[in-house]
Amino acid sequence: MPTNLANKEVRVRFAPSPTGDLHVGNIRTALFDWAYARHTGGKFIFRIEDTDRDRVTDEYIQAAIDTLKWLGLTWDEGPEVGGPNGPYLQSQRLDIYAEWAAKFLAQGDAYYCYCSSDELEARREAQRAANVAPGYDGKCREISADDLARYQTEGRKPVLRMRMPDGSTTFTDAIRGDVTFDHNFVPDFVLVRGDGSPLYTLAVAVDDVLMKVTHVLRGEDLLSSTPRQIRVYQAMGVKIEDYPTFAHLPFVMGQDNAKLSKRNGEVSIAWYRDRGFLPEAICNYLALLGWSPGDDRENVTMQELTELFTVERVHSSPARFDMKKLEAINGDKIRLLSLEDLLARVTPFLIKDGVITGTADELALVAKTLPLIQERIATLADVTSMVKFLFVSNFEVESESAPKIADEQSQIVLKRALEVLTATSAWDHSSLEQALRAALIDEMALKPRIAFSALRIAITGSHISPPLFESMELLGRDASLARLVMAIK
RNA sequence: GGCCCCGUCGUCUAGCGGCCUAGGACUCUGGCUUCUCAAGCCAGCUACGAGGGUUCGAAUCCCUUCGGGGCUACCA
Repeated sequence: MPTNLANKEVRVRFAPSPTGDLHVGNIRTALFDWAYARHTGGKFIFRIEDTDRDRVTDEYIQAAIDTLKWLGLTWDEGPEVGGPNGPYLQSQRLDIYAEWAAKFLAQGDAYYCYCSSDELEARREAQRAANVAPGYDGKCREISADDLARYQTEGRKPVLRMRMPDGSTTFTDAIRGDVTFDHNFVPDFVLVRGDGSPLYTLAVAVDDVLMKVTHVLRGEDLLSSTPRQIRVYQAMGVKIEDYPTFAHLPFVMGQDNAKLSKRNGEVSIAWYRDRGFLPEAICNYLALLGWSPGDDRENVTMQELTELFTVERVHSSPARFDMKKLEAINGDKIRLLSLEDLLARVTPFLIKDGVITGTADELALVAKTLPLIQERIATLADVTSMVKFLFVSNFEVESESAPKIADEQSQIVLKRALEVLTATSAWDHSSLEQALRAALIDEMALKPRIAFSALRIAITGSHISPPLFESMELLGRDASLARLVMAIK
């Protein structure tokens, strides 16, 4: 890392191109950008790369903003908060790019290229056939007056191309070390489309310079575009010591070792939110993909993450996304939540699932069950199946469990339990347990596992539930007895 | 095809020449606990892609090879 950066404020940017919902790969990058900025006390800049307006939509842009907010990755400059280097949507900076493009053209760094897409494609095809690296052949670097006149009468709209000089580009990637690209394999690239709109290659470099970005942490798919970006810095007259430091993050791969896509598992962050994953769990898990604190700890808070995160500890090989581990971490985070916090987070899920409407009475009852289920759920959405039996008006035993209490043995247990409970006035869980153990275990010599299984199904409707006696207490005497009656044939 | 990146248990990782008969976590298997499911605790399975070097000594350095991935657009 260049020493001159030592005293400079670190400025990191996250610059997605929202052509869809942000996915876990994007977010992992955003997280590292954010963590590095916070670790160094620098600035986190959020920029929207929407130069490709055919693919980027306002809805996706808004979704990206909402996702970052939801995750708690707050930015210092960018959409909604503004900043001294705005605007932060590239579509609002078109005049800036046009200015630089004109400058590059005047300086001779860039030139107009009139080759049509078809011609380009045909020539690339020929190159491939001849086993030559396909790429622009430099045809329009020099155009004769005749050709130019012809193109113009044909009404061709030229693109602006950057001239790549002979030689090579070497830069030091903070994660991968020195990387060199021979310019023979970096053809002259397009800066401005035929319609006058800028391309990523132009906008990204101009903005990073103008926004005084010091560190570019991004996905490794952009590694081979770095020499082009550096070429633009040169044309802009940026001094080498002022180039940002590049750090290309390894990929996050799907479960089946293919690149992450909708095909192999859910990738959009919105999907995880709807499934009841905690933002801090997602961040914690994602932080572990390509980075580790160095010691054996894995459960880190956002605060700890910012304290511990360094680029030096990011490594270079791709990581596979593992839903099981995410779930495990999510469960850990849920168990760490205070009851108040857990209640607040769980309520929307219960309302959405139609378990409750949100009245004070309902919430009070949910609050009482939370301690029982906090360690039994891996996601917030799991609460529904755990507490549903307390709220349903037309109770019914789930179909797969119904046969399990229809047998003679179970019916005997249920009848006996009903007798005992009808005679029981105290309706707290320890009294209930005492009475039922005495009758079913001691007197009838049943195994607890057998005896209580039938009761559990009759009371909660499922063979999986919160602890039985606590469940009965919460359900209340009348409803509990009614369910036993209902279960007895 | 060319250029570039990457290669430790099934997965995420620790490891930056001796502390490694390779540690942790998730998963899985078995056990304990137990009213179910979880949680918790204990135990177990399983890895340095391969081949050459360098060195007293290599997972760690070098070379080759194999494998995976990215790029090769008027996408980003």
